[in-house]
Amino acid sequence: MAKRVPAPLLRRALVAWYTANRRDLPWRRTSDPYAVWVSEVMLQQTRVDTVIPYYERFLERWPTVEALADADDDDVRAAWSGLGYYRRANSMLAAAAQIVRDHGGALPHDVDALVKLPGFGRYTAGAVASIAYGKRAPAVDGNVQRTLARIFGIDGDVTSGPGSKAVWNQAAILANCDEPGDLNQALIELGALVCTPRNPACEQCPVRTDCVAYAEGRQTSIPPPRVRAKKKEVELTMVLIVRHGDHLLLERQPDDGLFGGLWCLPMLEGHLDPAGAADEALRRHGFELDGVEEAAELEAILTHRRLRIRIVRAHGGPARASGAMKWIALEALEDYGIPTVTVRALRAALTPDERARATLKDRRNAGARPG
DNA sequence: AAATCGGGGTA
DNA sequence: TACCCAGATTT
Repeated sequence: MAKRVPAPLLRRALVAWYTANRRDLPWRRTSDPYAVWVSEVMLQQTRVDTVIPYYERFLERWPTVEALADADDDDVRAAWSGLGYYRRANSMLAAAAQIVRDHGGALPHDVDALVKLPGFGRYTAGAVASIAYGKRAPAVDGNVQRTLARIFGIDGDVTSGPGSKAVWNQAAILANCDEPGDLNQALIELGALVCTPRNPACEQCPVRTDCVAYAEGRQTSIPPPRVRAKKKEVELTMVLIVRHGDHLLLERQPDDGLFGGLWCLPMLEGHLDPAGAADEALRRHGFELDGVEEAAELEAILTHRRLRIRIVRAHGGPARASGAMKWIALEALEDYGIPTVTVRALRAALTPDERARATLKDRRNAGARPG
């Protein structure tokens, strides 16, 4: 067994390492609680390198809670476009309004008040409280979970139940110190740079002599890999209609659920042939299609689904777009929140001329084969 | 406790 | 291909 060192020594080693090795990230150049909040939400289940450009654009455009509370929802969703987990953007809008209304425009200092805000869970509340306000609150993300499980030799599942409780308890002990923000970020940074999931760089670790997993050679079995449900295969058909050569019919998704609040091509269940698409569009959306032809196919992989998508191009649609439907100019697409899969569908199915005019923001992945 | 919600990097 | 990423929310 590794010898259990007193918490103060462990803290000192962690913070010293962090001070010497911390990356220079945009949100570490400020102590503005609002900026910390934005970064923490964007970083939920999202890699640092992905977040950086989104974070910088977001803070430049909405530099304060008040600015965000006054923002147009579609503008914020457009700024979030491509980042994924769009509920985060909707929650931030709701939380900003709540902070202005109930807290005078300043984020609350206490974890108990923070967790009441939309989009704040235990982690985000603890991160903001400790980093922005110096509160002695733990903040356990995936990095901390893994790192503490290894240091303390916490066996079994640590994502829930007793394993999770044990991790949070140790995190709370460590964060009960004079520099909880640095301590929490030290654990996070150690997990991101050294105590990585597959091949941890134990020789670089400042606390390896205090680590149960290292002492017992169990770095790769603690924590155990998570078993994930198999992806559900879903077939769907997207309908592309361009009117007057430059206006596209899009449909806003309900706020809850997949792509909540974002604008997508009208979607139909199943891989429909031209006749089937015409029938289903009338049944589901109440408008008629003619001249339906297959335009492209593509595949999109989400966390729990594999989407097999057929894109058909047609004429028709509603005489007047109403409700969730809207005709949007190709040149105005950048003003709307559009999920990556819809952007990919448009890239694949628009004509080269239309594609040149469409203001589609860059995504990393754009692989699709013409149908 | 389990399912759902994006998208992409990495081995 | 499989896993994971500075998680939150609903069922």
